[in-house]
Amino acid sequence: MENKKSDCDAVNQELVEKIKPNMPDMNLLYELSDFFKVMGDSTRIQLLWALEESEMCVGDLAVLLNMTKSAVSHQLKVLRAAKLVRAKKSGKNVYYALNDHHVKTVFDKALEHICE
Amino acid sequence: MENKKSDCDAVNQELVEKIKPNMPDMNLLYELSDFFKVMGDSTRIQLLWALEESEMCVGDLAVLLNMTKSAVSHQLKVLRAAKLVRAKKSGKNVYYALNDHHVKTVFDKALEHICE
DNA sequence: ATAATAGTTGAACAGTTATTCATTTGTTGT
DNA sequence: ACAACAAATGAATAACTGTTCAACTATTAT
Repeated sequence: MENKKSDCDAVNQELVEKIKPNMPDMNLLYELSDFFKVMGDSTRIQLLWALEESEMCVGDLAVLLNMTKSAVSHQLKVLRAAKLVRAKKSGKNVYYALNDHHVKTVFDKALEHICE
Repeated sequence: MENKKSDCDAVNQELVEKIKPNMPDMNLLYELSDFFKVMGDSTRIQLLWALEESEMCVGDLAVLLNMTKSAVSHQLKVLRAAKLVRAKKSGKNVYYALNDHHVKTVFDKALEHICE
């Protein structure tokens, strides 16, 4: 039996019971919200947008976004953990590229909400 | 002249200068990241998912998600501020409904990334 | 070898955020 | 008018997050 945290009874118990089994697995919801958490930062959005134009090394991204290399590197690490970008070392430089063609379509759909 | 925060020079100056004018307005990027910030919480994702099934009052949402009415109400306020849901008072109850048909498509595109 | 450069990393700090708790508002039924 | 209930709210707390700073690794050039 699951422990009750709710502090009230259902008004429309029948509806609640009907919907309950349709709710997706909690793990999927966590994955979804984690994905959006990664997108929910303007620096990371900038990085993704820039990398949509062209793959680039950390220093160039730092100049483009007017940030320190360190700050950029930290955020690229987050994007890498989310498998949204991939890194490729070339000499002293590390080139980052988009790893997921779905990002652009997610942007587009989000913009439809914003620009309505 | 914009103040420089970056702590290095561009490796590929030409590329940076080519991409710079293609970067979208900062205000748009903030709107985008704010939108994703709202989606980046598992409670709010649950609420949106539930409301996709049916409009519901606060108490029923609390029972369905096993949370307190207060916690649900706080998060609904965030969703309302983001214009993702709308509220309709009916007697003692307040019924919430999705306000944006784009949410589902954003979910779907995000799931394509997650489930690849 | 040494110096210079590109990038990464960890700790620290300030700012933000989600839930809890107690209180308040508004509505219905008696 | 009063009790009961639904929902909203504000303050408080704990947990989390992004940037900075300093230190470190790895690669290249002299």
